[in-house]
Amino acid sequence: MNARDWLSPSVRGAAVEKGLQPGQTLFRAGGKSNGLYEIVSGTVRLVRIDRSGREAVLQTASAGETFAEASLFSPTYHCDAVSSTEAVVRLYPKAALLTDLQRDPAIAKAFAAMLARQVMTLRTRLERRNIQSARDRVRHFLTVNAGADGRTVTLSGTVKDLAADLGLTHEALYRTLARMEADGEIARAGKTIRIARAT
Amino acid sequence: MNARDWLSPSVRGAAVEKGLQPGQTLFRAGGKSNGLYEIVSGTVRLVRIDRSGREAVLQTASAGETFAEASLFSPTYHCDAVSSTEAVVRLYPKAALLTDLQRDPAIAKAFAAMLARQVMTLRTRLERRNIQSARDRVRHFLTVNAGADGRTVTLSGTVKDLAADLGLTHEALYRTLARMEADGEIARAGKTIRIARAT
DNA sequence: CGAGTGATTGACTTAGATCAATGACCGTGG
DNA sequence: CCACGGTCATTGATCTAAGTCAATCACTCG
Repeated sequence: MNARDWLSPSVRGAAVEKGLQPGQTLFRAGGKSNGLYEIVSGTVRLVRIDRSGREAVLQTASAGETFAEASLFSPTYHCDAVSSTEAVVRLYPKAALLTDLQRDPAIAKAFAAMLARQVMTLRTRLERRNIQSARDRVRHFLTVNAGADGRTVTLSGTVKDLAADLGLTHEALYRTLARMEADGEIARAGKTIRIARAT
Repeated sequence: MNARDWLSPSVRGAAVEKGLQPGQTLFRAGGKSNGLYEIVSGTVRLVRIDRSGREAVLQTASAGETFAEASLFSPTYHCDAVSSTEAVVRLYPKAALLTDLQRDPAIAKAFAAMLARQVMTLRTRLERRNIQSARDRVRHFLTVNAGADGRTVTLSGTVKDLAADLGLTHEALYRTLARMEADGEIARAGKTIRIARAT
């Protein structure tokens, strides 16, 4: 998932960083696409504006994430990118990236593998959103993300972050976790959750 | 999105079709991965089973969709595939596919482009699920999927299908559409929706 | 013609969103 | 070293939009 893992050194070398003010536009739909972006810090949203001026958010990207992958294969952007916060982004120039993909099948393969993995996780997350009950969503999250022992999950972020990921308010998640713990279904210790009893 | 569009003729020629009974297992986690599957008809679900036997659905794939893309880059499967209905799947053998990707950068590029596009649409769909209100979800869907004129959307499937896509019950969607039409926000004619007035 | 499915609307219930408040922690500047 | 502002964690009370159950009508297909 991390851009550093699959990019070739030459492309990494060609990267350009850019600072953004809140509300600043990084690129606009129709503009010539420059390459792939990675967020160093802050948040950027990709939006499509309808003729009435209302914006529909296509994605919200945060530190560590990449966006505009598809623009690599298209001459122009298909949406606007606007910084939501003060932010720093890193641009991996399109030409260098494409050259690499053409030249080295191993890099192309790594790139495709990264995308395939993303597709997989995204589909799983989407599937999870189809689950109505908060408790079942948590269960889904736990069984999908359980470690090797199949029983423990260690949260990478805060509980609030998890709530956002699950598509719940943090209050709803706190309550759900509390109830699951009270019922003996899980046990919590800091950032790790142990699945105690399977329902 | 359609497998036929980017696969090389040689791989397409090497494809093997297989029929499945409802409940039949196509592959299991840990098994050697054979390649990429495309669904010809029916529905297949990818599931992960926890040690208590409960299954968590990672994906549900229907006719026309592909699955197990990521397994191309992994020696084994990471989940089980079980047919939900009577189904027919087409297997594009891994070896042939990988050979092609290695040999022809254009194919590798097309493959990566397809995946990048999928990542994009998936992220957009996920973003839509973050919207609470049914009406706003519909609005998001409409503005994102509006045709060239930015005002009309033609549904590819039934309204029920759209409801599933939006993560709503069909009843909720019918009501929302009815109210939006009553308010003059949209106009409907069969499978096409015209955005009449922007809110 | 009857079975099956989509489209649509009504009535009722509920889980989760909202609004609100509190305590624990943490870094920071004086 | 400590007070202060900020964020996370947590719980209570309330409200409402969407889910659930149910019924009807239109259509299509064999």
